Amino acid sequence: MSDTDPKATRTGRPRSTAADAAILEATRASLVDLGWSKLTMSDVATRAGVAKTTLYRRWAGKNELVVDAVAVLFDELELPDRGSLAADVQGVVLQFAALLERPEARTALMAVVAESTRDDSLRHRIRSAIVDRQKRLVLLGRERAQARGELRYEDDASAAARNADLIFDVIAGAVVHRTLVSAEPVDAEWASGFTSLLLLGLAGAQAG
Amino acid sequence: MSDTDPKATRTGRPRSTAADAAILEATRASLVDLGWSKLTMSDVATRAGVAKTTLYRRWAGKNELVVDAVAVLFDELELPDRGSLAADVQGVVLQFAALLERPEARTALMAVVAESTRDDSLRHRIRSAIVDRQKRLVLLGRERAQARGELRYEDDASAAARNADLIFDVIAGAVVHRTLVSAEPVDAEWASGFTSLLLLGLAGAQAG
DNA sequence: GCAGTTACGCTACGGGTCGTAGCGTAAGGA
DNA sequence: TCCTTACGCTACGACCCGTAGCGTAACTGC
Repeated sequence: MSDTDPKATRTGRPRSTAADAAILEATRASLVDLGWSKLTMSDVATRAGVAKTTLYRRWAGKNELVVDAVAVLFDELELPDRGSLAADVQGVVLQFAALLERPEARTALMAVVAESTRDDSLRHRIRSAIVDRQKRLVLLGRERAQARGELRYEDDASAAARNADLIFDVIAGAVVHRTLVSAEPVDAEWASGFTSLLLLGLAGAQAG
Repeated sequence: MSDTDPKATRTGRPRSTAADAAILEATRASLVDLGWSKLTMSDVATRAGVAKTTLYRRWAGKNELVVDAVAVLFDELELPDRGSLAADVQGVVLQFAALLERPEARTALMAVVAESTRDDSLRHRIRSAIVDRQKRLVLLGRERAQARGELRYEDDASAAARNADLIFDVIAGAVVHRTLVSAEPVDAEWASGFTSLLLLGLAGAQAG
């Protein structure tokens, strides 16, 4: 979560875990109220009841702080087994969409991605803190579909990985683009249309 | 381009169109060198050889300026007829991807979209300046496919519009996500895999 | 207990950007 | 020539950044 992880027991006063929680909570609150561009470190410190220097002792700057603050939202993602691949895909889509309805996520996600185009370490942080958490759901859905016999197990491991990457980019990309660029709601109707398009494509790929 | 358009002839000294061009050019150069977050109005003004006040006379702020500066890149988008829907889709994908290779576009696009989540007027500006220019290609590709008989003409106009919106979000979203979030290249191989997935989905929708 | 070590709150600071006001000058139109 | 608008320039208060320095708080090992 923070930059340094206190492996084993260290000497000296330990870092306040309560401060960690308060800071991340304050960051989300500030994102809701002010949005990414007007969020300042001073404001977060004030909201958290913490000195500004304490923030800089744990995070290099606004980018890293916001990534960690938003990352916990992606821990809530779950994918109950709905019995079919179609229902599971629709579930994933609606989960992503629900997350993007939250103003903290809306304003922060694209902003940190934009920053990451010029900052490799930030990009890796986003990947492990956010993207991988999303991707879990896609991989889980595939496993279930294979167990059900809806998708076949692939022989070539690297080809399977490429395929999963493709499907993940299609699902996540479409939902994000619909929500943030087109600024149209991802409701049940859209999710249904998207799901059938994707599944027909996958079915065709299985056949061909 | 600027905020006010001089409809009809106005009295007084006209705005320098050379300054317009110099400012937008300087903005793109600054995006390349500094990136979105470190780009400042003062820097752009200096690069353009223009007073800072001149920028504020034409654009409300950094957001609007960058949108206009990047928008012209999307005018270069073209879609030569490659003879089949599959080839045309692949063409669109590679066009989008090539645009996102440019550092000005990479750093600016996601940033202004992030800003637009809290600024409706900015969102509309992005739509008309950027998104609609992309969407043209998708609509053009559909028309050609219909003329070739690869896709059937749809009766319900609103359903057709929803469908085009869906396909646009899928294509643009997938390419953007692949490029900026997954940070993997959109090469011919990926484009080919994506295209076949999409087309199989469309083919299935035509049949079902 | 006592020293050693690390975290915290607080204050203060130089450096930078923002967006605007005010002024004199330049470039067109009636 | 008068009127109107645009331009360059300077200066300004407000704000945020990221860091340094200090005294104090909390926890560990002896």
